[in-house]
Amino acid sequence: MAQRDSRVLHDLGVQTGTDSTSLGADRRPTDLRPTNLRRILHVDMDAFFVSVELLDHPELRGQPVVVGGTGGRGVVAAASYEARAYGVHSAMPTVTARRLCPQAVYLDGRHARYREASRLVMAVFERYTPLVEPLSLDEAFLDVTGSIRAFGPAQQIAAAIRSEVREDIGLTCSVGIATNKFLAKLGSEQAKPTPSPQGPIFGSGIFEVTPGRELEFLRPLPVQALWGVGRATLEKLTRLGVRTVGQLADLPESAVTGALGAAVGRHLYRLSNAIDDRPVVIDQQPKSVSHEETFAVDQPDRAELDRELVRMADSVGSRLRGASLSGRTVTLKVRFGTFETITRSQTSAISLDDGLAIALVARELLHRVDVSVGVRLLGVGVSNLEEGAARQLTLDGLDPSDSGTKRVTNATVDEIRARFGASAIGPARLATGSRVATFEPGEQQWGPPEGDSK
DNA sequence: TCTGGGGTCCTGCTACGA
DNA sequence: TCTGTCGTAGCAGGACCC
Repeated sequence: MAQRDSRVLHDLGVQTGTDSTSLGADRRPTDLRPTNLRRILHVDMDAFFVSVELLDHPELRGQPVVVGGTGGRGVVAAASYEARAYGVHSAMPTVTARRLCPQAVYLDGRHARYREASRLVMAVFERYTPLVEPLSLDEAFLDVTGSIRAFGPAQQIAAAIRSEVREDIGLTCSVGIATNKFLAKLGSEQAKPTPSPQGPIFGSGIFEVTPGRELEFLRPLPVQALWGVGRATLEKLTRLGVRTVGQLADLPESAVTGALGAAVGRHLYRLSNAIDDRPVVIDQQPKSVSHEETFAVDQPDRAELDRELVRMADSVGSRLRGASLSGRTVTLKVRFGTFETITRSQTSAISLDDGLAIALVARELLHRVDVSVGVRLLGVGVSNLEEGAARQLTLDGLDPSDSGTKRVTNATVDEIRARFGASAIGPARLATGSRVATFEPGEQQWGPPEGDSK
């Protein structure tokens, strides 16, 4: 319903992205409307992981295809529009997906391949503006305000990007256009193809939230359309009698912050009034780096958990060094068989980027946890990041005078991995037979693999 | 339904120093 | 020396996103 209403609004007249001022007739007395005239695009790839797989496996076109964890504890990362017609969607447990759509082809994800495709797509975006903010592998915000003089109105830029992505890479995408990021993102959702058993039914692929008509577009939408309204927040809002964005916008801000807390309440109140002045930010530095894995079978054995911890810490250290980062806070994450999840963290005076040093801290944290009930998931993360390599290593078990040697060793390990793959070398304590029991980046992304009894 | 992995941000609590 | 207050940092958990 909301979608149909907004499409009608869209048909009322698309205004091209010029610098005209058009905030007119329905400006509210409180004047909470955005007054800037930025032209922001949100570009969202259609069923990205599946579409990349279809590039490499054209024989699967037209079939329901699901990418994700294929094991008993895996989840769906992406589903083709043919599979979506059966109710399959991302984040759904794979066992549920198999029940809904047993005839689908189920594929393990290949994260490295998707990263490569993503790099090509982002390169297309950068032909039109340097202001590209990737949100994930398959979507990005583009600020094209300054590109209009060179490339024409925002709609024209959106159409050109869609066309180039399709012709150069073979993928399709949907584009939302608006005066801010939040509305552009809602716009791209409106532009998405419709699932059907015969495949995606494509529309124009571009949807503009017309400047000056943001509130008309926004107010009828269900409140969960707002960025930041998930299950818990939706429950609180439902208790307040709020079902639509308009109903939320009509509440006093104090009532919203009272119910949801200061930060979340203010954020949602502003969004419900179409206010979002966040800029498009390029080159965002990560704030944490982590690695976590769910075991195919709950693991109660502390020695085995220690080994897994070393492997994961090694991965985190390697990624930190690859990004020229190091961090002071090590966080251990443990999910028990009961699904209860705890975290334990420790902040040290020095920054770490070495897998073994990270593992030592994580292991100390793990030894304070009772694992006898069985561990379903184990994770290691490093936060409090700073640029540059760790200055020194002074943890128990490591000789601080030897930090220079350690750095050289890490550099050598990183170089070998860059040339021969992540599994070519790893901590000696993980060696099993002729191959080190580690993993390629991106493997095991959506749950333990089929038949893994680890 | 039976729940992955990698993130960010917020909140509440506690400890600690000024 | 004790008590109260304030700001800050650390920690743990939760919610949310893709």
